[in-house]
Amino acid sequence: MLLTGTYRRTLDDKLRLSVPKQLRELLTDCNLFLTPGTDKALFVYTGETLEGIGNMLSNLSPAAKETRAFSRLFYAQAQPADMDKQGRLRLTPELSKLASLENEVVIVGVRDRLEIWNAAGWDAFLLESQPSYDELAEQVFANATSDLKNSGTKSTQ
Amino acid sequence: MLLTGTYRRTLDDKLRLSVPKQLRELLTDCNLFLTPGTDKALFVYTGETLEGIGNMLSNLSPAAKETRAFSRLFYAQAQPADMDKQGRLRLTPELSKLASLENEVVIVGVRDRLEIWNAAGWDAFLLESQPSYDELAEQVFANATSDLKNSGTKSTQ
DNA sequence: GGGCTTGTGGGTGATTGTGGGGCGAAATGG
DNA sequence: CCATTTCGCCCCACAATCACCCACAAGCCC
Repeated sequence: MLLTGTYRRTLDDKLRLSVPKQLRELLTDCNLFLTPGTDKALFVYTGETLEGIGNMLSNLSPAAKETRAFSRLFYAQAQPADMDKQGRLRLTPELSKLASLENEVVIVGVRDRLEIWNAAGWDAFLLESQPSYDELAEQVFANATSDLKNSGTKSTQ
Repeated sequence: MLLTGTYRRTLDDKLRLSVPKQLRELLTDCNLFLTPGTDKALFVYTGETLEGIGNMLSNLSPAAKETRAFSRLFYAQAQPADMDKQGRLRLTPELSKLASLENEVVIVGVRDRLEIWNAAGWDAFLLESQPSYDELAEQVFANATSDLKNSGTKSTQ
């Protein structure tokens, strides 16, 4: 399952968000979870991926106070999110507030998760980050060569 | 079984607390235990998880005075908590007092347990902890990509 | 351009949370 | 051992929320 693409959507006043057909088909039979993410976006993970993160969290100095607080925050704010029969997710007021989601929203596929952005926020991010794309790409692909040697099958994309 | 989410509830004057449907369904056929938790919250564990904690406790320098004292406190204050036919837990006055539970209450899913918070206390925790969420998240999610590759099959929790 | 597919919005019935009353069981005191 | 009281569980009723359904609009492909 590889999630990609950018989709502009509207969030109606019932806080429903329709997932694009292309993504919807990739996510059938996955139980999904909405979580706060980074950069004021919301993330949508599959249960499977979320468990991976959970395992990683519990390996990560589990005694530390901050880790406990973070675990609590992370799980507490992760809402199970099933799609309705028309393929729409329902957001909670808390989460939509966290990400400043109003009417215009962007759904982005990022490998194993979806990200939900305030449309203006996404545009700003693009404007800000696009110029540095080339140098970022150079760094990433420079490292990639060594990685690719190790992990035989890798589909570029 | 992955417990997540935040649910605001009211605790009626009979000290009954209705477990949200979504969580209730995950907890059918688990015998539950109410225990005092950390940060002035109550925890709800399944019997299974509680046994795990018991095992951990007994592996943990069982002779140490603090361990014994803690075990005693922990087990003494843990009580079986069955849901009634409408899916409500009944709290004891002692436990509700421990967690300063009045009318407004928050139920939080944290991986393998539920936490029951005084609503105001939870809001305070959020306000206090939310700011550190972003930096922790960055660390976690930065590591996540590489770790997730390796942890393909991850067992059991 | 026409028909089909997909996104958007709103109304409504069903489900779930909330509170209270009553009955039966257990506990306590005589 | 019996009577009285207390406590817990079940049931019912109301209120609020949610999810399904339908209808329309907008692309897209043929």
